[in-house]
Amino acid sequence: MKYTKKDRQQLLLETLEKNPFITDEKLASTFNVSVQTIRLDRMELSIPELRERIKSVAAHNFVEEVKSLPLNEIIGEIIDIDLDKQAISILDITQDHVFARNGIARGHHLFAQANSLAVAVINDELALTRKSTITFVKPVKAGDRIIAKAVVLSRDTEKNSTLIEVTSKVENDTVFIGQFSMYRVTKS
Amino acid sequence: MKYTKKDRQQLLLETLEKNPFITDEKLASTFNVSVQTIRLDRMELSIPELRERIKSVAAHNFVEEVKSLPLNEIIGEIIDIDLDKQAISILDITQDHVFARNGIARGHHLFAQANSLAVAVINDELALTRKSTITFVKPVKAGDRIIAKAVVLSRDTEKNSTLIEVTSKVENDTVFIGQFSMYRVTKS
DNA sequence: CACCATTTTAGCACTTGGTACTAATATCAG
DNA sequence: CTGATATTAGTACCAAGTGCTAAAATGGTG
Repeated sequence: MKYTKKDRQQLLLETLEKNPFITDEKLASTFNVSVQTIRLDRMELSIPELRERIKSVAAHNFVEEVKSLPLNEIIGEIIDIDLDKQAISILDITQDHVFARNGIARGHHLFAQANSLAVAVINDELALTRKSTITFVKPVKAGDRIIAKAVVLSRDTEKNSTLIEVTSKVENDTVFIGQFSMYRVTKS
Repeated sequence: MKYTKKDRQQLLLETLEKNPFITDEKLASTFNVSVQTIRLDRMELSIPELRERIKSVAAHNFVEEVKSLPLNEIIGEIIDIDLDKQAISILDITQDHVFARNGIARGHHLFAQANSLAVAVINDELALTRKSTITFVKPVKAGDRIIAKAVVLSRDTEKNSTLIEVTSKVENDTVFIGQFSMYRVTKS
């Protein structure tokens, strides 16, 4: 049974969305039309040819890969830092950060931003988290911009330990509070 | 100036490693040799042609993308779960998880695994982390396999609160302990 | 039913970025 | 100088297209 032009084109879009690695020939046989029809459809929908589709997937993710390495080091973007005193970072919450079920950001992203910031504010070669106490004050949703502020509370030189408090806010509402006890190997 | 065969092939590998999107023709002109030489080189080094290279990047990243959505939901692989009682998950630490400087895993990955597990063990629609206390007992390195075990300690039905302790080990050495106070909307 | 528009199919020349293969040159080392 | 290694050239062919022309099928409307 053949679809109408409209239905077929809709299906074509969905099919290629799911799997861009299909030749016109295979598409033609799955929709029971000629290759030329598929090509007309692609033109009307301005869908590029197989090779271009593959290339764009590859290029897109190649960029992502490059981008994810620096991101791996610090979660969130640091906008202000005064070493050993305080630091501020921003993290924009997207659909990727939230639970599908309820749209609320997963806790570990807030933790990651705060922990990254706690590490960054320490002016040292080596900084590791020793202990932390975390409170998730209020749920964060996709679209929210979290501003995290880390403040160095105290420093115990003998124990190589630094106490940092990170407070994260969304539009002046506190959403997260964390105390981090950081270990450091001080050279200074 | 022309390179020796060996040098050229080495450079070829590095060049394509950095950017797989180059045709033989461009390679030939950048190395000042003929296209045929490039093709011989590719054969000797068993480097596939441009389109295959692109395809493999695309395929790889397409899979990653698909994989990262479920992964986004749970960090680590759950290998055993007894709802509202206990659960176990595994996370293999790779180079991507560690600080470049010292090779030690960033704390938020351990937190993410533990927190994911705490969420998963709760047999409910909605589970959010309210508070947590975290201790990083011992540094974890690339290549380590973290086995996290979550145990439900207590449950306060009136407060919609559940207390969970997660202990993560690498080869029987405890590396991480976390207490999570979880919020839940119980229907049962 | 006839007619016209839309849709679908067919066919051919041409393009890119190759493979596979053969054959002719360079280049260099002993 | 000679033989081996390296490089270049050239041809036929392939996949997955584009671009174009033209024919056939289908559909709705008066």
